[in-house]
Amino acid sequence: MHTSIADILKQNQLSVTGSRTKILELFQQTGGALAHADIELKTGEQFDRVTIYRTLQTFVEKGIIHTIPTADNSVLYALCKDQCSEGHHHDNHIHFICDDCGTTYCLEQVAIPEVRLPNGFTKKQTDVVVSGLCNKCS
Amino acid sequence: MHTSIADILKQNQLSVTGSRTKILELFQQTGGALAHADIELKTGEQFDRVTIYRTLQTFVEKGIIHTIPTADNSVLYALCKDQCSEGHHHDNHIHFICDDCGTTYCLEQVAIPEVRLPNGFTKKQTDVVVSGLCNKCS
DNA sequence: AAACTATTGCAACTTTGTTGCAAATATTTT
DNA sequence: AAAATATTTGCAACAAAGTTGCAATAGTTT
Repeated sequence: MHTSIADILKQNQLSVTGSRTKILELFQQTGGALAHADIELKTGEQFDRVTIYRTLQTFVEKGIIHTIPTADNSVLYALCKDQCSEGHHHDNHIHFICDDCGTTYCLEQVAIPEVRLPNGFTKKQTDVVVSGLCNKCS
Repeated sequence: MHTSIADILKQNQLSVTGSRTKILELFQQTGGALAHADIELKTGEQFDRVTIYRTLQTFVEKGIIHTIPTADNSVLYALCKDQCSEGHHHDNHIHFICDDCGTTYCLEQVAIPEVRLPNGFTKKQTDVVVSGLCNKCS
């Protein structure tokens, strides 16, 4: 079964527009995570800054991409790969940022470890970000 | 053994100035994490914005405070509590952000879990941020 | 307390992100 | 496939966040 970019957009009740198609395409090609600035550059400043912001926002709301908290607090986005039938995402992977090349990976193979909180604390979401050297830079 | 704020600064080869003393004091009083804006407000705009930025930067470099990656990518700072003799910090705790009151806690009791990376990846640092309800809000 | 060093505040600027609104584009209906 | 409707885009203007150079000030050393 082949799901085109247009299909993904339609499945999420979004109009198929130039910017959305291009940006989604970019995420698929890149594999890794992208910052707003990356997208601006790689689309050749073809779209307005505001459009990119709004597109990313929409994609996050629809669960097509997710944000990654980073140590230096820059905002990164990456495709949500594990979507269940209703289109909800169930991210259960850790993120890895290479100190050398700066690439951010979603390590789908590595599950988020269980964390035991003190009494009175309720867990809703756990984010794990590991930094170091990736398999290309070590 | 009593370590005053001035002592901490001197131990880190920093001049004892009004802003540094006040900001460090604020961290000690607060316990939790602070954003740049919090500090600006709570010091009553007594110091220039730039001074606060530079003070925070200096404190991070010296290992007096550390940054906390957050899900919404706002920059938070908190005291490093575990300092070894040379003043290096060895943070091995997770961070917790309350979805209700917004407070960020350093849960010193909860160790960072071990994460096994795929071949070729080298781990240097692990950041864990859990969100949910804190003991006051649940 | 003089000489020296480090820090601060100001001004100006860059980068990042937001909002309202009219024009343009996509989708739906006929 | 053209008209009607709904959605999205780009522009402009703005707000917030962060940076840099430099002269004035405050802290440290001798």
